[in-house]
Amino acid sequence: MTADPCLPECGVARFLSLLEGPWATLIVRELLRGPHRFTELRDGLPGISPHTLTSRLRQFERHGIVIRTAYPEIPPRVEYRLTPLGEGLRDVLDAMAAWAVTVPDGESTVTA
Amino acid sequence: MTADPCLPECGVARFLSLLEGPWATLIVRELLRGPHRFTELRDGLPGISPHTLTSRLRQFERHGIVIRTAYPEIPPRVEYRLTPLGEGLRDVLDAMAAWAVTVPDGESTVTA
DNA sequence: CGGCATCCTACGAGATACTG
DNA sequence: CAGTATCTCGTAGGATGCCG
Repeated sequence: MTADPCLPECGVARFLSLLEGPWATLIVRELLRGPHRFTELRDGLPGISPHTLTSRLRQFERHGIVIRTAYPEIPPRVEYRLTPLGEGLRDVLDAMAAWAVTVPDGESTVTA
Repeated sequence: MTADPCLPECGVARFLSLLEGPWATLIVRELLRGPHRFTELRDGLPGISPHTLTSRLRQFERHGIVIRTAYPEIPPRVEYRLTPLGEGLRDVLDAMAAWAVTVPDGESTVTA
């Protein structure tokens, strides 16, 4: 990729530049179910490392897709919530899921 | 990622496992405009290397998203065309583009 | 609990060169 | 024209450990 500093003109490319890695979209999927705490997100995403989760979450914050709210309590509690912009991703995720059901099973990895 | 051998249950995850890298989706975008030859695809995707293009195209073939047709002519001509399954991705790409227009400009990279 | 710092790996991708 | 082969690189992501 050319690593364009500004957002690309093409809408698809713009989407891609904001939801880079494979985990990014999955995190949004979890957040679409409502606000989540850090550990709740980690539980809902088997295999993700806290490093990756933090990294994606911070990027989403910068892009205005999620809002991070820290409650100064003991024990500390932090809540991640989608912004209206982030909520708009629901249509995209729905489209992905709708398409996925049309994919025949077992044709990935060796068809053998 | 856990690198599950089978397609994930979650539709979103299934989509993600088939359209891995950032170029993958962009290639589909080009193909949605109709059948393309190798060089046409390369021209429409500034910055992509033949290696990457071939790699993604081959994967799409394996997953039944595109059909590769080689015409035994001189000079050789190869055409890549979306299968009905691949055509179904149009809704997803449309959703991405529709969402992207709601993203405010200039908030990516340093807000400064 | 909710991170952050550091180190390391895996893989998509770029560059270059060569072939049917 | 349409690739293939090799090598290197960038970056998402994993592992581990520590801190407020």
